[in-house]
Amino acid sequence: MDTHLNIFKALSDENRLRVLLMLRQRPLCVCEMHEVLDIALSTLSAHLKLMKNTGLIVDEKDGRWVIYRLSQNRYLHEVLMSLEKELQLDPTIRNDRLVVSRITREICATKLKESARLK
Amino acid sequence: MDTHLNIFKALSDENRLRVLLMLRQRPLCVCEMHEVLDIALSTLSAHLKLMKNTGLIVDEKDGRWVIYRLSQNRYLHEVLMSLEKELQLDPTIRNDRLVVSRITREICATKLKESARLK
DNA sequence: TCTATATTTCGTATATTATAAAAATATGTT
DNA sequence: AACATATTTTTATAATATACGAAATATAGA
Repeated sequence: MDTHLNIFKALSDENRLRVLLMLRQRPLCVCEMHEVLDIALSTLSAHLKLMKNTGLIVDEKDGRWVIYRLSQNRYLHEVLMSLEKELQLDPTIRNDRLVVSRITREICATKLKESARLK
Repeated sequence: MDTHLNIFKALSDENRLRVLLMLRQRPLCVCEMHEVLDIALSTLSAHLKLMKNTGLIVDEKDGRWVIYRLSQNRYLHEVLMSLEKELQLDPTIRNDRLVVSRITREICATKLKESARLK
């Protein structure tokens, strides 16, 4: 039962839910997800750590980037699929999809660099 | 999106998840649910209040008893149905089902009375 | 009205989780 | 090696969740 509880716990936070739905589109690096969500990098990292620890997502290094993807969990995929159908008209989710389809790691990295320079 | 977040929040606590699956069997009064779950009545009442406030369950008075049932929410029912299939082998859930099929309000009321007498 | 009983509310203790700023780590580049 | 950059960890603080017992409330029946 714990696995299922963890899936629901992950889905009961808006930012984590958005991350999981984004990852259904394609694997993403941290800076891409940061570009979409309006939270601090450290906060995002904590969310990712939580979901990684409970086995919902996996990560893989690619140079300086860390790429996250959904782990292969039948029930998780089932829930996300029906949830995506449910939320297909939700403005936030729709916009997330659009942004994800447009951004690249390189663009996000550049933006991060610029915002760091402003400090 | 909030409705969906609330459903997942409710399902991310073991006791609430058990309550929701029990209510799929039939409407139950508080003392019946208390007989199944191993938590204090006041704790159970708080869980019920939370789920009532977020519109997942509804209550109705019948004399001294308060009867709770699932509210009519298509997505909630959809999730619970697939979840029940997932957890059909889970020992806790199986036992809950068995207990619910055997108890009655009257029996639970008697037990409550007895345990109160012991204090 | 008095009593018994089913449930809720209140007060409180404890534990978990969330957030972000700052520091640390790891990797790529020059 | 020295520097830049992508991410994580640490640290500190605030917020939320869960639990229980005791007291309060509401209803039924004598």
